[in-house]
Amino acid sequence: MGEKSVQKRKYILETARKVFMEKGFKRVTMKDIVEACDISRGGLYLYFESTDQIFLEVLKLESQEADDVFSDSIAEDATAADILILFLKEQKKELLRRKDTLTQATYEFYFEKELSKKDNILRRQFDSAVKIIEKLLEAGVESGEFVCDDCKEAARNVMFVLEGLKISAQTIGITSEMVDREILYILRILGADGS
Amino acid sequence: MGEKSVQKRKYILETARKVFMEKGFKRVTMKDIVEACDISRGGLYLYFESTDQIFLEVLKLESQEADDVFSDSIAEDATAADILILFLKEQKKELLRRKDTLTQATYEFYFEKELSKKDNILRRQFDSAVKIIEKLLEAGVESGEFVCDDCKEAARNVMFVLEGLKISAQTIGITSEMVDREILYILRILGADGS
Amino acid sequence: MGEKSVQKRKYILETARKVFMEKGFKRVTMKDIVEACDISRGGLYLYFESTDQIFLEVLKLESQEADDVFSDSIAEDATAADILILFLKEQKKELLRRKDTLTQATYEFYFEKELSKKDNILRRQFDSAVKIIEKLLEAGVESGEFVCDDCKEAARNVMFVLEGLKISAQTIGITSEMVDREILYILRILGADGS
Amino acid sequence: MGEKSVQKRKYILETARKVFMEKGFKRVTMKDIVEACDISRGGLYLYFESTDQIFLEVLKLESQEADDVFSDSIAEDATAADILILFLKEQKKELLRRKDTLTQATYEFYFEKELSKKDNILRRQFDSAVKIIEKLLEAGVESGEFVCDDCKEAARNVMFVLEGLKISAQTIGITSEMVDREILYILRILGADGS
DNA sequence: CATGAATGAGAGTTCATTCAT
DNA sequence: GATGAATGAACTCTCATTCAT
Repeated sequence: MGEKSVQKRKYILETARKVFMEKGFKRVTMKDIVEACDISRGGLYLYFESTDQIFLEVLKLESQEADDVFSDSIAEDATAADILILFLKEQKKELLRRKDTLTQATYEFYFEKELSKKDNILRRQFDSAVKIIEKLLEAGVESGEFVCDDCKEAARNVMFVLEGLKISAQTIGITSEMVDREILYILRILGADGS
Repeated sequence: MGEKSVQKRKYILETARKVFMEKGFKRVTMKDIVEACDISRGGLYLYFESTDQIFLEVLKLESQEADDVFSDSIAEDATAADILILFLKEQKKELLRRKDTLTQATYEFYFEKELSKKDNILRRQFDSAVKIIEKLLEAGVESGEFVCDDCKEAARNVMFVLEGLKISAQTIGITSEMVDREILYILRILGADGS
Repeated sequence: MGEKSVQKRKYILETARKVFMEKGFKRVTMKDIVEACDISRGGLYLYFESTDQIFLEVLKLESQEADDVFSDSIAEDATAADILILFLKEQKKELLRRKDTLTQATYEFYFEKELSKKDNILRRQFDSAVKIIEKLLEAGVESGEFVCDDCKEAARNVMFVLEGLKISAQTIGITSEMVDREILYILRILGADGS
Repeated sequence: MGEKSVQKRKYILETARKVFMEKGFKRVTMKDIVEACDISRGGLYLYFESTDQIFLEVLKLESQEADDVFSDSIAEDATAADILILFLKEQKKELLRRKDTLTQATYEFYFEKELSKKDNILRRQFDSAVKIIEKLLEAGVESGEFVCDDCKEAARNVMFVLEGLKISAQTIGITSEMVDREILYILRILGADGS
């Protein structure tokens, strides 16, 4: 595949991403993507063979960029609590964006895949997030910012709360205040007051 | 609609329920339900006009029964902690059933509805669950079983953790041990040890 | 068929007549009639076996009543010109009612029947109208009100103009003034000034 | 849409035209047209989205061709009376073809459209025909071939008679002689003898 | 007589996917 | 590589008609 094809591939993925954000996963058809990209029906098939494949690649790009963004925005002299709070604030922002997010599409996508295929991305993201939070908590414990018996367990709990908020944002609706309350609750448990 | 059709209505809903459990919401067509029920195409339309309507009614039945089951299984002399633990165990059982559950279908269903229409069932269930847990915690605080500053907040947190577990069970997969760990974590925070 | 059945038959025909006036012929289904009559599906089939049959019977009733109405409204001392003008005015009224008329339904009905079956009603009505107008013209000639070489031919022409107006009212739309102009034109040709 | 599809579009319209001539408008389904054209179900939808649209386009083609045919067949040295008679003969030919005509379909089509949308084609055709006849009559008056007080009114009357004949041909049936009689009557009124 | 549940044929419509150009 | 016309399967929905009660 030449230079040109790589570019077109990327263009398609970026356009498809917007479509998935708008309509979720299931409702998106090859036709939708073809139309959004303004390319020919057959043309799309030269690059991808199904919405499944396209979505997976979109997700891959997404997770790469997510890592970058996160590490970029950490100040040099940030404390563990600072970083955790920053992370939670980021999550909150994403939660509340609701429709401008791949969240829904991602859930829909993994709903219909067998678990065997699931550990690919979503699970890896979850696990790596747990690990990062765990390190953060341990660092915080050392510096006296946090208190926790079992930091791994606490980290997992944080992630489940976030997952709970995320899905709730898509299904029952959630306000900024509700997220704030949860964040404060988490921080209080960890012995930090979130100020 | 006479006696007979009430029965058939119920039969259709029960059969459709199984279909939704198997395939989620989006992938289910009227044709699927027709075939599962072994009735005629037009016959189904005599009772329901869309998968939306059918699903909503399935959900209604479901939530009624859920209430019944829960209140049935509470022992006369149960303490607050007993009841909470029972509740969490129930949730765990449901979580781990994964595919034999309406969870996925419910999420899919509410994904495509506007939030305005969402407070109907899912939100109501969430809120009422929060209230019940809150009462439980307050009772537990009084009896010395639990400790919590703000029981309402703690109750909400419990629900979000459960939601997080529920969605994770559908997407990244979850083991019995993972659920147990979360339950223990919750109980520890509440000052109970879950033994 | 007992007393009761005759009454119900009539009720169905009267109700169906309204339906045909509203929707024409082709768009009317047995279901429409069943619903308009508020009777059971099977019930309708006890009396009629198709919309065709129902419409034909509606038409029969209609043509009987039409005759009655016309002869009723003729004054004792009316001249030929008076009667012709009265007739044309009646036709005008009906033309302009447009949707509240069986005209459209009748056309639609006869469109799909073979000509062999057509001389039943519509043709008979046309012919008898021609004859009546012919007699009228002949009487008018005798009394010096009208002038015509061939009264039969003139009568036919009047009827075709009326048919032309009738169909135009249904298709391209027609105003009261347009009808008036045609009526005046006809009367002028017949040597009457329509005053 | 390239060169090729223009051809196919035309092919579909021509085939559909035959179908409409045979079955009228209402009874024609997309399936009928698909089968007549021997193309795939989806294929038709590539070009047209409804029988309504197809019919309207058939009608457009038809009216274009009608204009051509008429102007083609006028001799260089034809008098006003010659042309009018030619026009009436053309109309007669079409009248008597009855089933091989779009007349019925056209009526059916406009029956179910609102008047607002009707002035599109049918009304325009009517009006322009009136104008042409009017010019013809005025030319004929000047050359001494015709006599008429109000040529516009006379032209309108001619058109309504023709409409009357047209609809009668479809509903009660009409013979060649009947049309001839009406043509002669019209010409006599206009002071020409139609020889 | 009357009911209305049930059937199944058939119309409309949309898309994934292929393939000649 | 790229196009977009074409196909056909799959779905939704509506009714005429029947038939057990």
